Amino acid sequence: MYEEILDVAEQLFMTQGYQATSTRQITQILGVTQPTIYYHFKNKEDIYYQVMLRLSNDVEINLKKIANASSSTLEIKLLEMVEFLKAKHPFNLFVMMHDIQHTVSKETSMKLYQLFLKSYKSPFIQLLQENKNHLRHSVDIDFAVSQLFILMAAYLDSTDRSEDFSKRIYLYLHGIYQSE
Amino acid sequence: MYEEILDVAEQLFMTQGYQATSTRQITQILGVTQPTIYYHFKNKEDIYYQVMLRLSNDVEINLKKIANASSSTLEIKLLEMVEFLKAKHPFNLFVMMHDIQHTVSKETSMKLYQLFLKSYKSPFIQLLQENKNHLRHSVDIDFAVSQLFILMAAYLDSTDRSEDFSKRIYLYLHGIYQSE
DNA sequence: GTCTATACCCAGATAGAC
DNA sequence: GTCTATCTGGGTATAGAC
Repeated sequence: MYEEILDVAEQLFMTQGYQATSTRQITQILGVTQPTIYYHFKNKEDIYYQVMLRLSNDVEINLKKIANASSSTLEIKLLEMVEFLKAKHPFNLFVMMHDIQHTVSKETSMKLYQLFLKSYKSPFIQLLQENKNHLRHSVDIDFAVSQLFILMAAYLDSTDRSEDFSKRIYLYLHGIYQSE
Repeated sequence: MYEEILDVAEQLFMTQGYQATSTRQITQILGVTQPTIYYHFKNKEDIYYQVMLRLSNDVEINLKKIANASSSTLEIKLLEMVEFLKAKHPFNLFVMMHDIQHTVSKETSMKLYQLFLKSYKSPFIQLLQENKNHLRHSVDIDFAVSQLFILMAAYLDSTDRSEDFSKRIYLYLHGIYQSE
């Protein structure tokens, strides 16, 4: 049951966010009663943390695999990495971060942020570092990656499923100004 | 009391978002009981809509004033417009939009979106249109403005007050790629 | 206009039977 | 391990006294 709860919880957290997912909803899908949760987990926050722990491992491995693939341009790799995240997190990342910062305890919040840095952000930083020669000299890579995450967070929002992120990446890479 | 409720509600909605603000909290600050709300407003959604109506008027006027000021570069105007919005909406815009799309009725949601287009987005579109000669020819202005709003939404988040948005604007204008 | 009282619903969590 | 029953507390909203 422990694993089943994590499976269902992951699915719900990743589509609805933390706050919008109730323990009753999780157990209802599994056909058990709500207090069952509390035999296996300390509380709702505990479930969330265990879900994120499982997920981030998977995310880190796959992002690095894409980033290290040869025979592909920076632009295409970025696109593939974003599409992978969209499959794993088909909802608004900002809502998730807001949820996290305002509803879970400070300790959990900090541990989740460390997970994020290691599994989500660092593969992108590594990728840009390896393509430094294609970038403007003045570009701060860490800052540039944070900007990419901002754009992604909006893309991952389930509300505009149809949108093609390649246009956003292109604008991100080239800006709007006349280069000259 | 009608106006007092709107004043307090605006303050709370703009800092906490719609869902996180309760009718109890609004009336508590005013020193009246919670049902008082329902003499003046149909429901919570009604308050929100009236707040947005007042706000958007003010926003539209001020954004256009900045955009039409002479003797200033595009970059500086953008920065000033964003700073103005930050003063009015000192919280995460994405959370607001998510709240709106998932908690208010479809009709209110649509009316609020029309308000957003007219008062928030169109001043930026107008500004870019007037500076078309400085932009790459292939840039889709409407798309570019939506990208700017995504970046802004993150900036407006109260969590990173310290961040300087001028660096984000610069990256937005010039991209990360070597122009070469 | 504002109050008290209350209805209803939905959370997360605990006690104790089985 | 899972159940029933229940506690606590939050929310929006309504009825009816004053």
